[in-house]
Parts: sequence; C-alpha cells; structure tokens
Amino acid sequence: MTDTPATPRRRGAARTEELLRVTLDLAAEAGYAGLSVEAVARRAGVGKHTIYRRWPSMAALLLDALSFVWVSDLDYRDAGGVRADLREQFLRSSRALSSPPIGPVYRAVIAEAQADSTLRATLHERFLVTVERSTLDRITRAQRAGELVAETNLEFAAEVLCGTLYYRHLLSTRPVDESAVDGLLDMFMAAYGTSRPGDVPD
Amino acid sequence: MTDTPATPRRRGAARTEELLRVTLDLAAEAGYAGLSVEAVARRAGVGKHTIYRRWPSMAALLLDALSFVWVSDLDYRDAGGVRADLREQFLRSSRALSSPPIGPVYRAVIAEAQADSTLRATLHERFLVTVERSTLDRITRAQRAGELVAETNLEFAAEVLCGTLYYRHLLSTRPVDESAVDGLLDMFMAAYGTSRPGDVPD
DNA sequence: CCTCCATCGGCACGCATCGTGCCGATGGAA
DNA sequence: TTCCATCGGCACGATGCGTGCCGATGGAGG
Repeated sequence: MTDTPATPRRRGAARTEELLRVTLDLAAEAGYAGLSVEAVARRAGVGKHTIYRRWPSMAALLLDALSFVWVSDLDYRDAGGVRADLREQFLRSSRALSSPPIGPVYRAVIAEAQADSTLRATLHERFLVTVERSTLDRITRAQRAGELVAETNLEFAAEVLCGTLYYRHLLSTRPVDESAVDGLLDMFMAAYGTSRPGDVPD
Repeated sequence: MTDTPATPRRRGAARTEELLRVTLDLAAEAGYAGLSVEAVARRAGVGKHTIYRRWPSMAALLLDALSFVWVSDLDYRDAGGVRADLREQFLRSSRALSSPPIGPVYRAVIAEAQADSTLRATLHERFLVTVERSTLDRITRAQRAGELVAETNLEFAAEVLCGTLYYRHLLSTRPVDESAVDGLLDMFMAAYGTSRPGDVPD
C-alpha cells in the first residue's frame, strides 16, 4: 500500500501518506457525506490519477485510511482480571470507534462493503476478525488461568462479545457506554465465569 | 376491468404496490447493484415522478419494500421450551434474511443508512428493535415460567441475541447456520438458564 | 551540473444517477 | 361527457465515476 521495493518512489510515499491524512480530515469534518475520490483530490490539490494510481477505488482508500489510524487499538495486557481487562479495552475502542476520524470512515466502509462482497470479506478479515482474535487471545489466557470454565467455545464467545458491540456501533442508534459494556460482561461472566453468580469481583 | 394486455396504465394504490414489487424483483435479480430510482422507474415503465411522488428517496422506497415482505416474520409461539422456540425462530428468520428478496434490500438499506442518521434511526426502530422486542417478549415469558433466572437484564439479553445474529448477517462473512444459533443459545442458556449442567444453582 | 522521464496537477470526456421542471396524454370520478 | 389529478416521457443542471491526454516538475543517473 505504501511503496514497491522494485521501483523507487520519489514523491510517492509522502503523497500517499498525505492523501490518507486528507481522507481522514475530510471524514472528520464532513462525515460520510462528502467522502468521494473527487473530494479528496480537490481537498489535497491533487489530480484524480494520483489517487487512482494508488488505490483501485474509494473503498480501498478508505480501508487504508482506517488502517492508518486504527492500528490494532486493542492491546490486551493482563492487568486485572479478565473482566476488568475486557471492560477497559471495550470502552477504549468504543471511544475511538465513535469519535470523528474513525467513526465516519468506518461507516463509509460499511456502506461500500454492502455493494461489494470482496470488500466485505476484506473488511471482515482486516478489522472485525482482528479484533475478535485479540479478544479470543485474552479470554483463552483467562481460561488457562482458571477464570473461565474449561469446556467453553471461546471462539464463539469472542464473536458474541465483539459482535454485540459492533451491532450497537454500526447498526443501532444506542450508544456503546459503560452500562452496555457492563451488561455484556455480566452475561459473559454469568455464562462462562468460574466464580459464582452474584459474586462480582473486579 | 383494467386487464387490457396492451397498456394497463394503473394509478394510485395499484401503482404503489407494483412499484414495491418491481423494487423487490430488481433486488432479487441484480442485487444491491442496480438498485436506483432510475432503474426502478425504467423497469416499471414509469416516470421518476411517479416514484418521487410516493417516496422522498430511494432509501424510503427500500424501507417500504422491506416492510412489504418482512411482515413481522418473528412469531414466537410458546411451542417448546424457550431454547427450542428461540432456535426455531432464529433459524427461520436467518433463512429469510439471507435469501434473494430480503437480503439485498436489507443490505441496500444498511448502506444508505450509513449516510443518513434519520434513516438509521428509522431502520433501527422499524426492524431491529421490532425483532428485539418480540424476542424480549418470549424470554420474559420464559423468565415468568421459571426457565430463566429472575435477576436477569432481559432487554440486554435480547439485544445480545439479536445483535449477534445481525452482526453475522450484515457485517461478517460467516453464515448464520445451525451451529451459530446453537452456540449462541448455549451461551444464553449458560448465562441465564435455571438448569445449568455442571453447575449448582442457588 | 545537466539531462531524462516518471510522476505530477489540470482539464476534459462519456457515462451514470440524482432530484426537478415541463408537457401532452390518459383515465377515473362527477 | 367533462374535468383534472395523475401519468409517461423528456430534458435539464449538478455531481461523481474512471479514463485519456496534456505540459510542467523535480529527483535520479550521468
């Protein structure tokens, strides 16, 4: 996406990064509306070719722009119990996902993906699955630590956790706030936690 | 009788219903691509005014078209236990949601909704919340029947159930099949069921 | 320091869709 | 039979898409 090792990019890489920034700026200001190749080119003072030379479509540009700011924002350190760690990460990524740069770009990608199954697969693989996987890693460690019951289908649990949050973010109008995250974790721990229900640590 | 085979130029309500059908046909054949006011007008042999006189935008048409075939497909009868009932309904609506007429139209609405928060609210209220509510009703009855533990936040549980399925349908590339529904219900019953295998209630 | 040419900005094209305006035809109700 | 709301058809300006062509520019190779 940045440069090719065979052909030396002269002004290429700098332009590429600038275009990503312009795309994010545009998204932060105008939202999903006004996100178009023409608009990015106009705003950057750039010919449309300079964009099409790098990305085959607006959707591809949006995906790269998203990668540019959404650098694996989920970083599960084992700081507290599994519940506290999940809670912190969910709240953190929820804040990022609903704030100007990322939110509108994510929406735009979702919209474009509805028309293009290849793009949808890319979106799923590059963002949704990534988030699920890091969540899965964290709860796998929790299972090994005895915090979760042994016979749990952790992959599906990770999907339910992340899917519910994405559902709220991208399809519903409800906010992803503390009560939502707490409710979700209540259900998760009630289903798979080894501590007794009614006993809510952390 | 307006059965003249030449040009039965219908008016009013007849035209409205015909336009909804044409929209669904178009979606079933061409999918999300090719869903436009122009395309519907062309296909129906109709002036664009005839469409704009009825719906303010393509998105509104799509919402009505969706209502036209998605007539509260969730009908929870209390046939078996809560798990069996949920399972049946989830599988049934999943089949409907992924088949030609409804699937593409739903995708189109999702895409349009990303650009219009009013539309997104309408979509949420008219479809997502409706499904959640009928699910909530069923599990509320289950709670009264003693199948679910008393202190459960049922509203949130209904959202998690429906949200996970919608996440799979509309954002991921995984199919909503029996194993997905079973996995989801496993988690739900493990969290809130009163007869939990391997666990000692109370 | 100079030459070369890949990349650059700018402009224009053909196509498509949007939402609107206008016109003459049509057909259901009075 | 008359009337007029609705209709189909056509055209418009605006916008975005993806591409083609131009002359300018500036970094790398000599």
